[in-house]
Amino acid sequence: MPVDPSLSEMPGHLIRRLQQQSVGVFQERMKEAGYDITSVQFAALDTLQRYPHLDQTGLARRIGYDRATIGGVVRRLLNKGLILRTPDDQDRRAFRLALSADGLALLEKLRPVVNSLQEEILPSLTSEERSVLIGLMKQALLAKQNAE
Amino acid sequence: MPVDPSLSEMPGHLIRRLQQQSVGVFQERMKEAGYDITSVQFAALDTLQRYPHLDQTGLARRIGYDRATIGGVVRRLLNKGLILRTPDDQDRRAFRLALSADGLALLEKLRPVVNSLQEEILPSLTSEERSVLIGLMKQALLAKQNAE
DNA sequence: CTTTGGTGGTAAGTATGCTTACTAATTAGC
DNA sequence: GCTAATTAGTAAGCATACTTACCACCAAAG
Repeated sequence: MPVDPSLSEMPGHLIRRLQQQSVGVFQERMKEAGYDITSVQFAALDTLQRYPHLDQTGLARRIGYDRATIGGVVRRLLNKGLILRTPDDQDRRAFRLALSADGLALLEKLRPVVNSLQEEILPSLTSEERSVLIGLMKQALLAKQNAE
Repeated sequence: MPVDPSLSEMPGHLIRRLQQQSVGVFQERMKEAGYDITSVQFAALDTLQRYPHLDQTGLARRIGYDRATIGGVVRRLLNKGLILRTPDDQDRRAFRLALSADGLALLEKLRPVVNSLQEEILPSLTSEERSVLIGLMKQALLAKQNAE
C-alpha cells in the first residue's frame, strides 16, 4: 500500500521520510546503549575532535548548521560537560571550542555504536545499493557546495 | 574539499544535509513565487485533496508525521483559512479535515511550482541517476513501513 | 583615525518532529 | 452491560533548523 502516488515520487518527500527514519534509528540505538546524545550532537563532537580549533561559526559551517542553531547545540553540550568553550585570544567576539575529557571519552564509546547503526538506517539495501545511494547523495550535495 | 571524511560517508549525515537543502530549495522557490507555505503544509494540502475524509491521525499516518506534530500543522492551515475542520458524526473524539475553497485554489497554483522545483532538489544528477536515487530511497523506506 | 562593511554570537519568532502524559470517547472482552 | 484496553486530540517539554535583528568587535578604506 503506497502512501500517496504523487508525493511518494517526490525526492523532497522521500528525503524527509528518510531523515525521520534515520534520526529514529539513531535515537533508538543510543537509548538502548544508555547514551543521551542526538545525531546532531554526535556530529558536533566528532567534528570538534578532528578540528579542535574551531569556533562556533566554523563548527556550524563544517557540519552544515546555521550559526543560530549551533548556539543551542553548543549550550546543551556545555551543560552536559562534554565540551569546553574559551574566549579567543585574537578575536574577542569568538569562542574556541574543544572536547572535554568527558567528551572525548564519551565520543570513543559512541563511535562503535554509531558505526554499527549506519547500516540499519538503510535496511533492505545490499551493500552495493547502499554504496550507490551514498554516492548519489554525495554528488547531489557536492554540487550545492560548489555553487556557493 | 569534502566536509569531514568520516561524517560524509555516513548515510545519516548525508540524509540530513539533503533534507536541509531540499527544504531550502522549497522555501526559496515558494518565497519567490509569493507563497507562504512550507513543504510540510503542501504535503498536507495535497493529501487532503486526495483523501478528503481523513481525520488528523489519518492524515498524520498517511504523510508520516507524528500525531502530535500534525496538530500544529493543522492549526496553522486553519489560521490561514486553507482547510476546514468539522467534528466527525460517528466519533466525537475525531475531526474530519477538508480543503477550503481557498485551499483548493491555492493548491492548484502551487502544484506547478512544486513540480518544477523537484528537479532542483537533486541538481547535477542526470534523470537516470535521479530515478535510481528515488528508487533506492523508496526501497529503504518500504522496508521500514513493512516492518511495522 | 574614523567610517564603513563584514563577522561572531545571541535573541526572538516560527515551524518541524519527537516523547510522555493527559482527557475524552470508543471498542473489545468477559 | 461493565470494565479494560485503544484511540483521537491536546499539552508540555526538548531538540533541531530557519530568518531577522541586534550588539560587539574586527578589518579595510579613505
